[in-house]
Amino acid sequence: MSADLRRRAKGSAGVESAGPENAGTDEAGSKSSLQRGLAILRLLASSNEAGARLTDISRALDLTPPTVHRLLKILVEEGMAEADKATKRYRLGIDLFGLAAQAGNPNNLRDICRPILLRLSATLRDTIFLLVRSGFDAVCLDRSEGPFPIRSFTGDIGGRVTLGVGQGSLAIMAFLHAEEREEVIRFNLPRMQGVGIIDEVYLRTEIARVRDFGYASRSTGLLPGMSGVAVPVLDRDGYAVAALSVGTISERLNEERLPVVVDILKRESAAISRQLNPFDPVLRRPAAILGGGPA
Amino acid sequence: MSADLRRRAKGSAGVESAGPENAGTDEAGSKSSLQRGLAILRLLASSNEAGARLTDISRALDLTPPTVHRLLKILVEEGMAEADKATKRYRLGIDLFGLAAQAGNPNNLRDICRPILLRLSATLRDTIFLLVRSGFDAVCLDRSEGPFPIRSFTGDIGGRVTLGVGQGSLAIMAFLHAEEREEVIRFNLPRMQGVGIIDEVYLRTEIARVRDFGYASRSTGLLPGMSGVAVPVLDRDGYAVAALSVGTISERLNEERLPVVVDILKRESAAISRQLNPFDPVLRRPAAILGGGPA
DNA sequence: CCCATCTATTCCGTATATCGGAAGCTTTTG
DNA sequence: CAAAAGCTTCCGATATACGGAATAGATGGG
Repeated sequence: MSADLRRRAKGSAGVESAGPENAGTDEAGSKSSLQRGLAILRLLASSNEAGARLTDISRALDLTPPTVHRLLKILVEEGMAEADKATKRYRLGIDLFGLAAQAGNPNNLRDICRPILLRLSATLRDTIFLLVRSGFDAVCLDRSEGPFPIRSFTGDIGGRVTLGVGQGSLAIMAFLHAEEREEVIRFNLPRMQGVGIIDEVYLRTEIARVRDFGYASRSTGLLPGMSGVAVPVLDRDGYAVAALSVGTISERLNEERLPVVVDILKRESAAISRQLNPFDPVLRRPAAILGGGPA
Repeated sequence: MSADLRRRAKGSAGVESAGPENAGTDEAGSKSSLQRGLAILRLLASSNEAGARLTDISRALDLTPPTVHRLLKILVEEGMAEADKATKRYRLGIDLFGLAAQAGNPNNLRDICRPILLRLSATLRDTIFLLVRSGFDAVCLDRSEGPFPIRSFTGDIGGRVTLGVGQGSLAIMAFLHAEEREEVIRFNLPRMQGVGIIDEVYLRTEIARVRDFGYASRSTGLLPGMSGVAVPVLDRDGYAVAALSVGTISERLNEERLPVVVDILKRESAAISRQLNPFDPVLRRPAAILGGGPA
């Protein structure tokens, strides 16, 4: 259902990657065993919750059963995968979970934003998303469901959207460095076919609008009847590091409520920015006032 | 600070592992490149948020720089690590995040419990933990901070505690299959030195008490002034699949509030159990009532 | 109940992918 | 500006990972 959101873009600009002048090799031949192992993990992640069997993996990744068996053994030993002895099925291991808690969390953004997301979803009674940029995509770092009314079960944590599609990623895009934004537009325009935006002029108009008003809100949602509003979270230099996004049914974002929501979002976004001190990593850590683990 | 909670037990009973009659080999010599790659990921996870440099990793894992370089390159290409070109430091990649969203999530436990955790932390105004068993440890699957008063910053998501230490893991332990519990006790007693429990008799008494009353609450917390209450989350057969745990300052768990908290926890735990249908995986998925991604 | 089929696991020779020394290159430090 | 430390590339030796084949185990059908 939401598996399509999880696909990742090939490149990874702004962070690293082999660079544009790729070595030109591979694209099929000679994978390292590390790559194979990671491929297995990804496959396990995308397979249903019952898990995948050895042969399934073998076939899907075009590896021989002995190879898969050996790799899986290592993954299990390392805690990255779990084998259900009864059903002979493999799932992702809990240790991955521990890894990821630390992952993709520059500036402790997630920790900082968590209480804010909670507050927002409680106040607005809608689902709130925290998105960050990752290459040419936006990634959902966290989300907080509203207390009742509407819940959306897509856009899971870790899910990816093409940067420029959807309000959150649009808000990020609008507040990137100019050159970066150009790069993203160039790369992403072809990827946006079939999701509403095919027109560069339109996209640029939208971006300008978002920059002017400080928020993104377009009624042409990805899904009929659904709408969203999003504001960027800016660093000290005024560039986007993330976006706060509200997803709800269109009726709930009418012209009288919209400005209120935007106002609240902007206030919270500013609060986050204030906690993002790019110069002192130490201060960024929320102080451990009182210890106490899972009691 | 909480890095010690992240260490994992050697074995992984109940799930898999090479079994007790281990091949007897290794334990230092000859690591596969997959293992090395995963070791790097773990190191990145445990290094501070600034990230680790190539040489740091090289030294820490006793690998030559060229090796680390090559592995890191692969990890970056695969999205499991990110290289900050400016500072020459490596961090965990966001893709890991996407993986883990699916990991260690049997029965969608986390999705099911998320709203309940939120409700609990809002109601009780304390921090709520969701713990599951992983081998001889309990792992923190999710947590939800209370709105104000006290927040504990240890016991992070993904953190591990020895099964039997702390109320949450005690609640799980008390409701395991008898043989499994024995195995856990045997394995964990030596590991419990210095965290309060050194006496098998005392531990067994505690477990019996928890079974009788249906909740765990011991004032001898890991940290002075802190206390916790926990109830198990049971499957259809009455065995523990998880625990709900409240961590707070001792004053807030006095004899008049404790029963109230326990009551609420039990109710929510029962609600979770009801959603755990081991026979129909399809029904377990929360239905996507309305779509709508990060808008 | 036994046989046929599919899957998981072990074994082992081969070949390839991995390793690490050495050297070039870049960045930081004094 | 020189020196040191760190990062990256190259390449030959070898350890390691691969996959075919055969075994053991599970599943299902006749």
